[in-house]
Amino acid sequence: MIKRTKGVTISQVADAAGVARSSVSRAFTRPDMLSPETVTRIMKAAEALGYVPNHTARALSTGRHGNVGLIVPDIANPFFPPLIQAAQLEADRSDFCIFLGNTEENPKQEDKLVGRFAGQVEGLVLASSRLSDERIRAHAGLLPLVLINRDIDGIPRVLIDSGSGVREAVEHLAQLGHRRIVYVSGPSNSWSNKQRRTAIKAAATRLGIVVETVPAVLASYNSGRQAVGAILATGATAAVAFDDLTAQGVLAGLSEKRVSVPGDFSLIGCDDVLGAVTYPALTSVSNRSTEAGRVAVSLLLDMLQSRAIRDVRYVLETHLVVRNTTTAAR
Amino acid sequence: MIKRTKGVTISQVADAAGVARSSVSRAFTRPDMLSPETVTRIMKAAEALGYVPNHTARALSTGRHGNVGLIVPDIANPFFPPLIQAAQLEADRSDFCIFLGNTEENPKQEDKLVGRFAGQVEGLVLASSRLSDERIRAHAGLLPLVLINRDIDGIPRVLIDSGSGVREAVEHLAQLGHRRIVYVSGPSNSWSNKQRRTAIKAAATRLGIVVETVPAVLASYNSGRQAVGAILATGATAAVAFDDLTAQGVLAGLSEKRVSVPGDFSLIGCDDVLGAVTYPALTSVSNRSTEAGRVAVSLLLDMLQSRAIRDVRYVLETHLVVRNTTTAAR
DNA sequence: ACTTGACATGCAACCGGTTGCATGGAAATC
DNA sequence: GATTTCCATGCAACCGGTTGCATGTCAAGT
Repeated sequence: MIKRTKGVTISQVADAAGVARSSVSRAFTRPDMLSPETVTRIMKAAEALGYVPNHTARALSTGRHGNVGLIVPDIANPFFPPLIQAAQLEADRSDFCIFLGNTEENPKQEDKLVGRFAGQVEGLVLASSRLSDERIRAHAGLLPLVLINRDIDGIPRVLIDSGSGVREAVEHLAQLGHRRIVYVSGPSNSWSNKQRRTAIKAAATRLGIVVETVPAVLASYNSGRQAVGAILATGATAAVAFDDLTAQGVLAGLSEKRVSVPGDFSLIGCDDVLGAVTYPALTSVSNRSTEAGRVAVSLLLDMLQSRAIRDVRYVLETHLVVRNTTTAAR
Repeated sequence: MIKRTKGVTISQVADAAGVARSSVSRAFTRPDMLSPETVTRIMKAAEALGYVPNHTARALSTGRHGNVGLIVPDIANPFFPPLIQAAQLEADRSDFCIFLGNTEENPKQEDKLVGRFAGQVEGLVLASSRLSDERIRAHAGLLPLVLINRDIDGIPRVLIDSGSGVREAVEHLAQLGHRRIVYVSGPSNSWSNKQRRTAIKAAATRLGIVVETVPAVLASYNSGRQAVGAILATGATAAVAFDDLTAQGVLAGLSEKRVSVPGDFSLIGCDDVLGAVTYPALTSVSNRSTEAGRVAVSLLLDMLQSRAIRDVRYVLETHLVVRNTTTAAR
């Protein structure tokens, strides 16, 4: 059976070192206020007793617990893990811990999580929030908030501009001689989907090529797979998909129909989450989710330190990553 | 500019309701101790002021902060997100929050995270820990701990037995007439890898079929892809890969060499993390990571409530999920 | 020698709750 | 009507730190 050691308190250390509690506290937080000898004496005593400052007590009196929250709609979506990882790394650099929340795409759950976190974190990062603008504003009134991929005036935000990458994608296809392309769209209520479709249309118009939209119905992979019939029916020679998973579905669907990629058809994904593991390796638009996570946390920590809210709008441009699913039109 | 409301304290509510602080506290934690009228009066006052109990203060005096920690080696590994999600869901059911830690496969980082978490969580779940047995034992002495995929006597643990599924995989191949198969191995220091290789050898011997091991060198996907030459050189007609990513690499490698799957070669993955998005859809061994996450948290919460440590060893069996990458040997 | 100042340390209040015990009044018992 | 019992509530200590202010000491300044 394992016995659990009860915590050593600051008073015990103080007694052992023959000083007041406040001196022990200062030895840990502001050693410059004490004489070097006292500090070493206290440290030695603390060491001997195995003293570790109580995080909760410290948080109570200082109001800073050294935690920030990060809320994402779906951990299982490959877009988020790199973002989470980067956020954690950045927080770590300043000795902050990350509280992670997963909302399952559910605004109710998101609201609940924000409330639950509010008391234990100094600030919050909301990634691709599903909440209404009003709710977000309300929360922002209670604690420092940074948004990722959500554009609300007055609240610091980090936006990934897939438009720039998508534009490059269309230019790339145009250069290869494709005159008729398809956009395989994603969820209609998605901010990113709108952004991407708009960018494609604009670029295509400018370059004088035709673009048709094939809507997605099911979840991304299957949606892409099922869309292949409609895609081929348009007579297009290339497609840009809403995201990599959709693209992967299209790839499978084309393979089933014996349409070779890139020989007979060129395909481009978005978000580059597959890390080139498809065959052939998918040409895609980079996602910058890593930077987004890092920047968001860094912004948040800045706010915490300066106790001020600046109206920051940090935009991350994306680019086309050319691999093996695009080639010249026949 | 957004103004931040400073917290409403229990004293303010007490004043507003004309009662003592203790009564307000009881109204929230043990309303049965108060007369119903008093409770409603207090609640009304609290509501009006927008009072929310201070989590930190409560944690300090009760010693329970309602958080549990979850530490994983790599969020980006698709094995973990479902586990995390399930853990979070289970914690939520008991009004607990999850602290997530990512160690980047680094024992030092893991040690650091455990220490950092220790003060703020009531218990910890370590998934696929990279720490030594001694370190884990040491931590278990300080706070309640549950392990996932790590088998240490005396510490509650949840183990995913991929052996059972791998056995089914070999039986499946034998039934299809394969007499010579390959195991494409994973990281040599991995518990799962050892478990899988052992299970395959045992099953193969029992069924009288030959199994050779082709070692992995690089990270899973590329490793699988590069291993194809060695795999084909053995003259085997089927392979079981350490995990799905490796299998996906093998699939790509085979495709490059114009070996058709399953026509010319049968392939089975492990962990079933790809959700049937490969083409052809990969036959794989289920992973049960969702249950593992759920059970681990549930076990931990039990420990917290009963304040006792039972020597639990919870084993989850896996099974073969047959899809389209396996067929009869030529 | 006397004041002044700097510096090291201690005292005690405070952060915002929880909880064991005391108290007072009403209801129940005799 | 006096005594016991019970229940609702208040008092005050406590959780384990932090921090403004007071105090005492010693060296420098005049």
